[in-house]
Amino acid sequence: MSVSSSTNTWGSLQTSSWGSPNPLVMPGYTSHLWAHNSHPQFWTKYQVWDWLQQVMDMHQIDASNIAFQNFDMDGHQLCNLGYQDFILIAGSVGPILFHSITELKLAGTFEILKRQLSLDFSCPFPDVTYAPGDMYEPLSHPLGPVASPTPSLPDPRGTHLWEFIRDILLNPERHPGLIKWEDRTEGIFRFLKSEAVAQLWGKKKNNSSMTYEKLSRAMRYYYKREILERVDGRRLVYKFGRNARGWKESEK
DNA sequence: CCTCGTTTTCCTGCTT
DNA sequence: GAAGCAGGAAAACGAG
Repeated sequence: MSVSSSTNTWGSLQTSSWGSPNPLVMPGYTSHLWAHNSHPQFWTKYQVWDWLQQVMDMHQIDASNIAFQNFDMDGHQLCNLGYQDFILIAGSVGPILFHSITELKLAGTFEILKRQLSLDFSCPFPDVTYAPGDMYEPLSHPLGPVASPTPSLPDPRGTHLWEFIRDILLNPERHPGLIKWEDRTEGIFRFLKSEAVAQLWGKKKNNSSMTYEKLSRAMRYYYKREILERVDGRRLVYKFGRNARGWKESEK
C-alpha cells in the first residue's frame, strides 16, 4: 500500500520513504535505505536526525546513548566530520555512525555520477536501483513468533490517555512496536506507529475516528499540567513529567 | 440537572 | 507536499 505505482524512480520516492513507519531492517541495510535518496551532503538537519534515529533503531541501540544536540548540523557539516569527530561526539556509537555515513556518501556519489552520465550504461544492470517493492513493501517482518498469546496480564490502571500510553510502555509485549522507550530512566519515549496507537486509543474509547492528530492535541494539554514535558526538536517524542506516576522502574 | 475535569473535534499557522 | 507541532476555541462526555 501507499507504494504508488511509481514510474519515477527518484523524485516520488524521496519523501515517502522517510516517514515510513519503523523500518526495522537488519544489518546490511545501510545503503538500502538511503542510497536512492540525495547525497547526504544535501540533507537538512531534520534528515540528519532522522538518519541518526534510524541507525540507532537498526542497531537496537538505546537513543539515550548519544546526544542528538551534538548533531545540530545539516548534511554538509555532517559529511565533513571525520572518524575522530564521530568518536568525539558520539562515543562508542561513533564508529557505527561513521561507517553508515561513509557508505551513504559513496552510494550518493555513485547515484549522482550515474545520473550525470545518465541514461547509458548499455548495461547489465539497467536503471533498476531497487525495485520499489524492495524497500517499500510493508516489511511485514514475522520477526517475533511472540510465543505466548498471553491471555491475561495485570491490566490497565486508569482510564486517562497518559495512563494508557504508560501501560503500553510497561507492557510492550501486548502491543509490540507501537511506542518505545527512548530513555527509560528519564521517562522519554517515542511513538513508532502513531496512527496505530491512535486507533488503539480510539478502540478503548469506542471511537473509531480517533487519529494521531487528535490524540496529540490531548497530549499537548498535558504539558501545562506537567504530566508530560516537552522534548524539543524530535518528532513523536515525549517525556513524562513530575505529575505522571507509575512509570518509573522503581515505583512500579 | 449542574459542575468540573478531561478529551475530542476543528482550525490556523508554523516547522521539519 | 506530507506529517508533526502549537495552542485557541468550543463541544462532548463521564463522574460525582
